[in-house]
Amino acid sequence: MAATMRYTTQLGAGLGLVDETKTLLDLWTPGMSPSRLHQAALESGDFPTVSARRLRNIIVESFAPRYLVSDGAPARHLKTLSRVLPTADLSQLMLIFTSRANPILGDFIRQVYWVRYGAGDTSLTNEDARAFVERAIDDGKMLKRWSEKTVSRVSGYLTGCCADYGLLEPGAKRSRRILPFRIAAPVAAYLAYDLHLAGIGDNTLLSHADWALFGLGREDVLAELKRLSLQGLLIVQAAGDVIRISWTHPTQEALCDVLTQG
DNA sequence: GTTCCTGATGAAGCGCGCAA
DNA sequence: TTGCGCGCTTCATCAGGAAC
Repeated sequence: MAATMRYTTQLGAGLGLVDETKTLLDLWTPGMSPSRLHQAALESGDFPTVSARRLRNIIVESFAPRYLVSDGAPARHLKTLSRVLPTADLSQLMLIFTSRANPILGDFIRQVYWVRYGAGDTSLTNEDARAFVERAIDDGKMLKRWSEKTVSRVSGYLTGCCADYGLLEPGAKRSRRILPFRIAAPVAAYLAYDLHLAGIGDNTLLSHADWALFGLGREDVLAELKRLSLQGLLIVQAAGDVIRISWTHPTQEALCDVLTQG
């Protein structure tokens, strides 16, 4: 699905924004629109160094497309989980939603980051990102051909965003070390239930593109789900190629409640 | 009128070379 | 080795045009 969506420069409105997102989740309440959240953020005084216009950009162009989709379900769940999960786990969840909102990021991670990781490379450069962006332009993924400057900037956004989410070394650099990156158990549980509750069948679920954000193929996902079954979060039965999963929680909210107690 | 998309610009930080 | 200065890169911010 995401692979057929157009690539945009929207990532530039805000990269990982991990801390800003946590603050906005504190301020947001279910049903709150982006404009009301903007007003609440302005009145809170939690963003003393950010102009009103910039705050609007962060909320309307970054926070809302990532977390206020599907009637605000991602924001509701993250708000609950942010009370207990460490920032590293939360940022993995943010990575999933940011990649869905910005398919260019998800595809970069799947097609470049994990390929290089698998090849044993130790670093990734903005030039690697640029090559990916230029290929995408040739493949017609953009509405129109981007200028040289935009290509450069978006290439930096891709590696910078990966750094914010813990896949690459942080800091302002053109070449970044590839960091060890492994899906956290609560994130795997959340993603499995998220895909299941979206109506995706058990077999199809194992091959979903979201798992590839964490470098997981079908067999890796199955192994991950078996680990979750040991924690009682679901029950996996595998017979040959046929997988059957018994889901022990009826809703994502119920799962989040369990994860916050865990 | 509002939202989306893209481009331009400036501040801050980093890295490198060079002189002392 | 250290300190300084310069140039480059990154990111945040803002603005304007296009589309709806």
